[in-house]
Amino acid sequence: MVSMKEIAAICHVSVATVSKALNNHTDISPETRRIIREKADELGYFPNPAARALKTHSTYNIGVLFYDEAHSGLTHEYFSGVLEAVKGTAQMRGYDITFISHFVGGKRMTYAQHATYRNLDGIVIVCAIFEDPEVIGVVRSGIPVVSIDHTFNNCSCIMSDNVKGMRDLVELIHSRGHSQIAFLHGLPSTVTDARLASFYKTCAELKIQVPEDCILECPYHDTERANQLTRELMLRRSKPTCILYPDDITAISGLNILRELQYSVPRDVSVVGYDGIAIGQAFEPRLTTLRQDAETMGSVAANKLIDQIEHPKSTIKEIITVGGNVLEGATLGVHVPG
Amino acid sequence: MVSMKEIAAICHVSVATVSKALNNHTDISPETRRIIREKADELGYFPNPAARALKTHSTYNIGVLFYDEAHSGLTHEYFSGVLEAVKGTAQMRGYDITFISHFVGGKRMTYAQHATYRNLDGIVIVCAIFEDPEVIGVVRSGIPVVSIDHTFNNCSCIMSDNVKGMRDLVELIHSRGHSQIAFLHGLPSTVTDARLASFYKTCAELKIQVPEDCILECPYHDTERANQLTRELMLRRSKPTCILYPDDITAISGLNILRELQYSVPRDVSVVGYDGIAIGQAFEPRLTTLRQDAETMGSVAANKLIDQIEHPKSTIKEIITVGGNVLEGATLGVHVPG
DNA sequence: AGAATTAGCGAAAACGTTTTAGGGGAGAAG
DNA sequence: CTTCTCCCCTAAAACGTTTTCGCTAATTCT
Repeated sequence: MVSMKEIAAICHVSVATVSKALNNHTDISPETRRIIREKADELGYFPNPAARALKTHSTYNIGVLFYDEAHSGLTHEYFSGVLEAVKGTAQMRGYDITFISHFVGGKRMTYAQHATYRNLDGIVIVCAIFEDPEVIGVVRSGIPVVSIDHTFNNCSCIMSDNVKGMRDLVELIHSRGHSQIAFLHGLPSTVTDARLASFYKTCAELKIQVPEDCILECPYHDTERANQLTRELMLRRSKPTCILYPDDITAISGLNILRELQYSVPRDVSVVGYDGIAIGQAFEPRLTTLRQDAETMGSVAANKLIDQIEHPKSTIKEIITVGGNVLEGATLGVHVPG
Repeated sequence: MVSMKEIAAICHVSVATVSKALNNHTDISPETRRIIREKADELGYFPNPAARALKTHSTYNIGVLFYDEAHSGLTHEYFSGVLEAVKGTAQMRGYDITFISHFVGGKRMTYAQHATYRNLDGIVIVCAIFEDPEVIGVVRSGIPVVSIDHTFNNCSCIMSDNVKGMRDLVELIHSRGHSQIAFLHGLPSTVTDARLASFYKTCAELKIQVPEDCILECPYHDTERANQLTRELMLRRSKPTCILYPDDITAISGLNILRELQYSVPRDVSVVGYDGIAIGQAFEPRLTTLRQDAETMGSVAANKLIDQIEHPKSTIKEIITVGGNVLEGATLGVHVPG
């Protein structure tokens, strides 16, 4: 690896001058700056990140907090889509990404310790247990943080627009003649709460009756529970004409259970999901769902974080909502009353 | 952050002594070593990785090469399962992981340059274009490398046992009475070639006729192509009684197309996938498939790599195959000839 | 012309570690 | 008593940057 010392020798200047030339300091003449930069490019010089980190505590490394207890985070298509976009955008801007964990050198440490240990320039919280004291610790650590789908105090947040998403879905369902909607929602969280509130509000606006026993809790991706609830719903005297699942995975599972039970989808009952994962659109009938724009979310998050790292003063902390699109497939049919 | 200097001051020894005590050098008396270690633990000392990297060029950081042109790598359940396991195992052993890319500081560099730039201790090639000169460059760079599902010269490799996997599937299919099997295989690669060879070999052993026009190429995860081929197959005079897809995604897609075409699965035709992704097992009828053990693969890969990093002499380079399990679901039925 | 300012550059310290070479002291051998 | 070993430890250099301070020479001002 070529170092500043070699460049300095070749250009007959001191190491200090090379450093300043490459870092755009003002006390270097344009001429020497040009010469030094040309030589540096020619030799393929890159600053040694270890040496730089030692002096400046900046590493061009951003941490990603990406944890879920089931260790299925990476296989969750929405989150991994976000991660992929964070990764791509960060790399384009010259940052590498590192996963934050609890261990280093065989010893347990907190997330915040890990982040300072590695001198991470900033952190994107993609998926985590937001109430975990350790996660809170990260937010309080002073390292710039951007979070996805959860608002923390005093840091920017990229939110999928769950309010609009749910409204769009309900409006679509309503426009297809449905008034008996069952809503299976995930466990309480920022996301679930927003969707739930939006569901109630939109139904109220559209004058859709919402019996309490049609609002059921079903953890995200819990196909067992979704199947069970689906069976229960279809055993009732007054069956729903449309079932809204917490996500596409449970929706696909529900769809297949309904067929198993000899119901025709969408003739007998309509099925709607949430997320817009690929497999849901890959076969017929395509799933009606709301596609969350994971790419935009991840990319906006990375850009926001890096702005904050590079211009801490002039970057305002804000909540940015990213909208999704309704994908209408044949699992949602027209309901003819009576 | 507490440094060696502070520990040295407290223990009334020199910084060099602290370093040697913590690194198990022999020229430190057991007594002083004990004292120093106790103090270090008490103060929560961790060596500064930047300073250490500057001197030793080792970072306790391993790189992951994880690229695919469609930027869907992270959303590929098998690969992301492997990645998750690599990440978990590496972290347990004190290593962080970093994605290797083409960019740093806005400039393009090769994978190998990136890896040396960041002083990565080793690299796991999880998913990449193995013929890419840049990837070859990584293997040749001298940095320890372990690859998944592709054998490179002079480096360890973790292979999913595609030969056994395919044999198990074909034997199962045969035992259910099928003799007209259509095999949709992926684009040529180490993996595809192994499966294809195993398919032919097993069919020969079981005396299953394999007409050439029943062996069709269908890129992995290409549901469009899978659907098209499925339609074509079912228009033939002599239809297959079982279709073997390149992966679960295309299998699920094919399954639904078949239903769309009013075929009953498995009564009219059986469907078999490969991979064992979660969604395939989450609804009825469950997909018959071969579950690849992504967790074991990733974890073995990480352990092998770290062994190689820490004991370069005594770690032998080898090809380790990891077997999978047949998952038999109701998409494979018994075929009654005639 | 002399004084004051400024532009351009370099010397050296510092970041926190590892490692080499060597030194002091105690005990053993002569 | 001197010399040789050996044990335990330290001083100092080195890794590759960044940054502070100061210096020289050139330019501007009085």
